[in-house]
This record gives sequence, C-alpha cells and structure tokens, in this order.
Amino acid sequence: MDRPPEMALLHPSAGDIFRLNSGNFDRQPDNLTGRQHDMIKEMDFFSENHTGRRGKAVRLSSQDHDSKDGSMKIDAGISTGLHLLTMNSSGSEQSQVEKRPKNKLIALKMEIVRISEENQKLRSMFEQLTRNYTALQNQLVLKMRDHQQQQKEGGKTNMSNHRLLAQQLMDPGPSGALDMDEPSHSGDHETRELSPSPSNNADEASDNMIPITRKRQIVEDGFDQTSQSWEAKKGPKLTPSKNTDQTSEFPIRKARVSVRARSEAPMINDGCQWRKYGQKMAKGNPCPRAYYRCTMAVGCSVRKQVQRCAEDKTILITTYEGNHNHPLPPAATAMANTTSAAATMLLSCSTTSKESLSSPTFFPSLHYPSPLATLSASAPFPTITLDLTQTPNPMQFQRNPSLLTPFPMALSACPQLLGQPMYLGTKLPTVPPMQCGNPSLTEAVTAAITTDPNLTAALAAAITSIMGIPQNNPNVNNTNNGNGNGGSPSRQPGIPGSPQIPQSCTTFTTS
DNA sequence: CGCGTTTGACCAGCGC
DNA sequence: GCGCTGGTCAAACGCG
Repeated sequence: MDRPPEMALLHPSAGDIFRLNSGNFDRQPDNLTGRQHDMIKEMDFFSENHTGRRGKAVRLSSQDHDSKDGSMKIDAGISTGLHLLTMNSSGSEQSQVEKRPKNKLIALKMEIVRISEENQKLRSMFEQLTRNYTALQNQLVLKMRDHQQQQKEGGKTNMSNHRLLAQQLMDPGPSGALDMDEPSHSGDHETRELSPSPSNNADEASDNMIPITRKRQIVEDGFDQTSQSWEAKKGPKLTPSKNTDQTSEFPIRKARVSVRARSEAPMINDGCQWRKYGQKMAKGNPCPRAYYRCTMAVGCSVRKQVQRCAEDKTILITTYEGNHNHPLPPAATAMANTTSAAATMLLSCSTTSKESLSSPTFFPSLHYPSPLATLSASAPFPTITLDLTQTPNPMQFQRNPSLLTPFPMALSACPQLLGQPMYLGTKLPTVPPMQCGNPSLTEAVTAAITTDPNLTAALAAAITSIMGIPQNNPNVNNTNNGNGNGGSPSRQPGIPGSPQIPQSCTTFTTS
C-alpha cells in the first residue's frame, strides 16, 4: 500500500517541520501515531511563528492541487513543501508571502479538501477491511463447523476443538460462543486459528468486543443474539437451546474456575462490579454461599459464587463462570486472563469425557496431587481450582524437580512479588508461606495478583508445569495475552501473544 | 427514588 | 415418582 498522506510527515525529508514549528516536536519520535500527525499538521498550519515558511508550503500544496492530479500528488507536494521549508529562512521569502495573503485561504481550503479526501480514503479502506473481515469470518465459521463435524464423525478431538470447547465452557452466555475468534486487526482468522497472534490485546479486544461479537453472532446463527442475556432464564441452564449444534457435541456445558484464597473480608475486590442476587445454604457447609452477577455491563454473563471453606473459614472460595462481554479494568483483566488460562488448560488437557477427567492418569506428569491447581470432575461442571492458600511442601520439589523450573522462572518476572511474603501453591521454596489470617499479607498478595500481569503469566506457567502442558501451548500463552495492565509483549518475550480466549472473570477477593 | 441486598419461593437436575 | 440439592427469581427491605 502506498504511504498514506500522514506518513509523508514521517519521512526524513519532512521531519524538519517538527523542529521548525515547535520545540515540543523536537522530542517526538519518528514513529508518531496518526493522531499525532494530525495535531502536528494543525500546528503547522495555525502556527503564528512561522508564517513565512507556512506560506511557502501552502503555495506548493496549492500548486500541486491545481495540477488536479491524485491525492498522492498532493501528498508529494506537502512533503516537498515541508522539505523546502527547512531550506528557507530568508526574509525575502516572508515578504513574498505577505504579498499573497489570499494564498493562505486557498491553501487552507485545499488542505481541507485534501483531508476530506483522506477521510474518504480511510473510510473506504475501513469498509473494505470490514467486508474482508466479514467474509473471512464466514469462512472460518463454516470451516469450524466442518471441522467439528469431521471430528464428531471421527470420534476424537484435537487441540483446535479444545479451544472451541474452552470458549464454550467458559461462556455459557450467547456472547462468548465466538469470542475465541476475537479478530485481530489482521483479519486472518484461519491463520490465527493455527498460530498464536501477538496482536491480541485484551483491552483492544474489549474495545471491539461488543460490536464485533454482535456482528459475528448474527453471522453465526442468523439472528442477533446480543439481546439474549441472563434475562433469558433458560440461558444458563443445561437445557438444549439454539446452540444445540454446539452443546450436543460436548456433554460438558461450561467450565468453572475456582480460586481459593485466604481473606478475612467477606467480599473480594477483583476489579469488577458485582451484584448479589442470591444466597443459599450449601449442604455440608455452615457458611452460606453467595451468588453474584457482574454488573459492569448490561447482559454480562459472568457470575461468581463466594463461599467460605467449611474446614477453614479464613479461606474464601470464589468460583467464576462465564466471560465478560465488556472491557475490563486492568486488574480485572489480569485475573480474567488467569482464570481463562486455567479453564483453557483444563480443557486442553482433558477430553470431553468425564472418565478421562476423573482418571488418575489424567495428568501424566502430575506425580503428586497438586494443591495449586486441581480438577473436579464430579461436579456438574468441570472446575479447576487455583489454590493460593496452601503451604509449601519441600518434599514435592524433591519428588519432581523437573517441575520446579517453570514457575520460579515465571515468578522471577515479578520482581515486586519476590520481596513480599507471598506464596502461590507449593512451588515457591524461596518464599515464605502466607500467614494464615493476616489481612495485610492477603491484601498485598491480592493486590499483586490482581494488578500484575506477569504474575498472571507466572500463575499460568505454574499451572502449565503442573499439568504438563507444553509451554508453547497457545492456550497457555493466552494468559499473557491481552491484559491492559502494562504487560507489553516486550516485557515477556518468552510468552508471545495468542488468539483471544474468553475473558472469564477471576477472583482473588480480599477487599 | 434508585440501587443493592435479603430471603423465601420456584425450578431443574439428579439419585434413589 | 419423590425428595434432595443447587441455582435463580423477584418481592420486600434497607440505605444513601
């Protein structure tokens, strides 16, 4: 593609305009955004300090425009004009411009025309991209359906299907069924389906989530499902629905991620807003179970259950279900990615058979019962539990030293945590265990967990190490993907981005 | 008055 | 079919 008009300002020959117009621009890097370019251009035209130079540029631009050649001609004119500006500093130029004040108006009008043309071009490009995206999206849906049909006939699953399953399990609501395909800006869904894409960022995905998901739902099912939500009382149930073509292939309807953390507080601040909609006395537990629903957005399908452990009431068990259909704050995003990774790995390691889930050989590399991440196949829904409460057992490290490597390495990416007396699971021999019932420690850990995307990755790495999932598992990589909390890919080069996964909510509630 | 919580009722799934 | 249990609803209530 030809360089857009804004890019002309980035050209070395045009870079001088920054130094000429404003001292602030001297510090601008060459890789300015388009928005900044627009600002710079405006500054150029309306600067009172460089009338003469501007006049020169104006004249050149108008001349190019008079040629009535295409916009690229105009662009070249602007670039050339900017280049020439660096060469003129004589007073004769300025006086020459003052003799032609009308050129300013003409130039401004021409510039407006040029900008309008640029807008039209960009608009047409965007429309074209949208069309291409829709077409690819349709192809992807068709291919996925074909693929699923083939697998159903073949009687086996693969990782691709696991990802679909993970998406379906983590999102019982209608909006999440296709979030797995959350588009990157490349629009190449089939390619992204096979390989991780670093372009997925949770925040930017969230920004695009609602309209894109809506559109995709229309494509997928032929009608707009966005209006459906938990208000559709039958939605969360296991009853067959319009999604029968998907659920019928997977006996497990949805997965849950349970987080055990010590907290004296009755409720956890996990970055999301929750509304309590019910409370029940669960069997075998004197503590009631509270039911919460995400209220950050209308129709958000995420729910969570909060209950204290019957054996140890300092342990708060929070179970998440579903994924958000709205942008998340950074803290919530980090946790959402963690639980999403956990759920995805749960499903990646499993098959759709409950027998395999409950089999003692389910985790070949799991040489011991892991208190950090456990699975429950007996529950109505497959549940992965992230236990952040238990004390370390040095014997476990001795029994399987190979499992030591990933998690401490991942934790090393969280320097701010190493100085805190925190503990995650059983894999941190160098870190003292969290003191039971210490609110400050709990809060510190919670804050660290909820605000640090690196710890999210560390947690995912720990789970990965326990489950014996290869680190290059794209699903695992998702934990590092898309959190908007400053977790730039450059900070974690070993964990590239990956296709979008459902944003399940995560709770480390210790508010 | 609006919003969130409480709480009893209702419904569905599951086991016997 | 019945009872148990989990999950959800919705009216009542409280609070700012």
